[in-house]
Parts: sequence; structure tokens; C-alpha cells
Amino acid sequence: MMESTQVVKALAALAQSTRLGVYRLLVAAGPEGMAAGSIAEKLNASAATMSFHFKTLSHAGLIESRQDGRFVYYSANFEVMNGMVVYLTENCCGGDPAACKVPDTIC
Amino acid sequence: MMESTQVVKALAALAQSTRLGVYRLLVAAGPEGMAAGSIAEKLNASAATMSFHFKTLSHAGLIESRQDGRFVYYSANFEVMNGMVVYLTENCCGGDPAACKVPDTIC
DNA sequence: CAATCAATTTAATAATTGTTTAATAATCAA
DNA sequence: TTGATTATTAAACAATTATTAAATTGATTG
Repeated sequence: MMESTQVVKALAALAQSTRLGVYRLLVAAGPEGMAAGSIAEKLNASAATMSFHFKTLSHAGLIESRQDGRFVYYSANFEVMNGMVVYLTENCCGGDPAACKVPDTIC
Repeated sequence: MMESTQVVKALAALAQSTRLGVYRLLVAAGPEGMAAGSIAEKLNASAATMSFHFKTLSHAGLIESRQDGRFVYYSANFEVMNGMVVYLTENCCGGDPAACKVPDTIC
């Protein structure tokens, strides 16, 4: 089970529109990821601002980076988000799924 | 599909340890929910602080309240979190689940 | 090497957030 | 109605966060 502080960190990292945009781009991009500059361009943000956000997402474990020549490619780490969702839904309705009137995605 | 700003709001609401604690208690409590005071006691926080956090969670749509005598019962709204997860994982790996080496909870 | 390109870092500032204390509402019981 | 209980609101302050501009690092090309 993921730790509470790590979950808070991950949630905080995603709770900002530019970073949420970054994360979604990377989820769609898959394992290959995207270059920092392409992401910045797509989201209309300066390189400095983006670096700041990349760092926040990295520290939260939500994304990873790899260098390729002059470019830095970022990609999503799905397991951390998975852990986050598990943490949030743990012990749902006291463990009685029948009590939840919610699509089975969660409970 | 949930709107970006609403997702950011929900993520921000959960990105704080006391509120995350509240939400998890309410997820476990199920539809009946819990009284504000019981939650405060369980999380060792003052009533005023809790009210502030309840408001944040309410505005994000993550919890709901109902009055019962002197007590206010809060309960989790599962659909908003469900929408949040859907939003985060939309178009995962460009729509090619085989490309994701992740447990099927997400992709 | 010098020039260029991609990205990060630093410092400064503005804006937002969390907590505390004190005051206010609303409900109930004697 | 009075007093006690449950919860919210408001004001003040400290701490954190996001953005910008300028400087810096590291890799590539001529």
C-alpha cells in the first residue's frame, strides 16, 4: 500500500492545470513519452515554468525522464497513479460493494 | 466527460492530509456517512479547521452533507472520484492497452 | 573552439492555502 | 427561556506555490 504522504504529493502534483495537462499528454503518449519542448509548445508555457512543473511531477513519482541527445523525454509512471486510486478507494463502503450504487470501476 | 477545472478542484481538495483522511473515512463509511464531530475527533483536528476542509471537499463535489438534528452528516460522492479517474486515464497509451505494461485497473 | 539549441536553476514577486482564535448560528433539553 | 452542544464563519497570520526574467548547464553543429 502506498503511503499517505506520497499520495498527497501525487494528488498535489496533479492539482494544477498545466501539470494535469502534462500528465494527460504523457498518459496518451505511452511509454515512449514526449520531449520537454514539445510538451511546452503544446501547452503554451515557458520552458522555465515547464521545468518547474516537470520537477514537481517527477518528485511525486508520476513521471520519469530520459535524456536523448539535447532532448529530455518525459513519460508517465502508471503504477503511481494506480496506487493512488487504490489508496483512495480502499475499504470502500466498509468492504461491502453491494452497498455502493456506483459503477464498478471504483467499488 | 468531467471538465478540466473540476478535476483540478477535486485533486486539490484531496491533496491535503487532513482532507484525504476525511475522504477515506467517508469512503469506508459508505452512503450513511459520518457526523462532522466524529470525523474531527478521529482526525484530531479542531471543528473550525474541519469546517474549512469540509467546505473545500464540498465545493469540489467530493462530499455531500445532510443535517440531522444538531449533527451534520457528511458522505462521499463516488461519482466525482470516478470521473476524476476516467479523466486521468483517458486515451491511455493512445488507446492501445497492449502497449501499457500496467495492471488492468487503469489502462 | 564558437555558436546554437534544449532544458534547468536561481532569485524575486504575487497569489493561494492552512491554522488559530473569537464570534456567530442553529438545534436541543431542562 | 436559559444553557449546553454542534457546527460554521470571519479575520489575521504564517507558510506554500506559481510565474517571470536572467543566468547557467549540457549537448550538438559548423
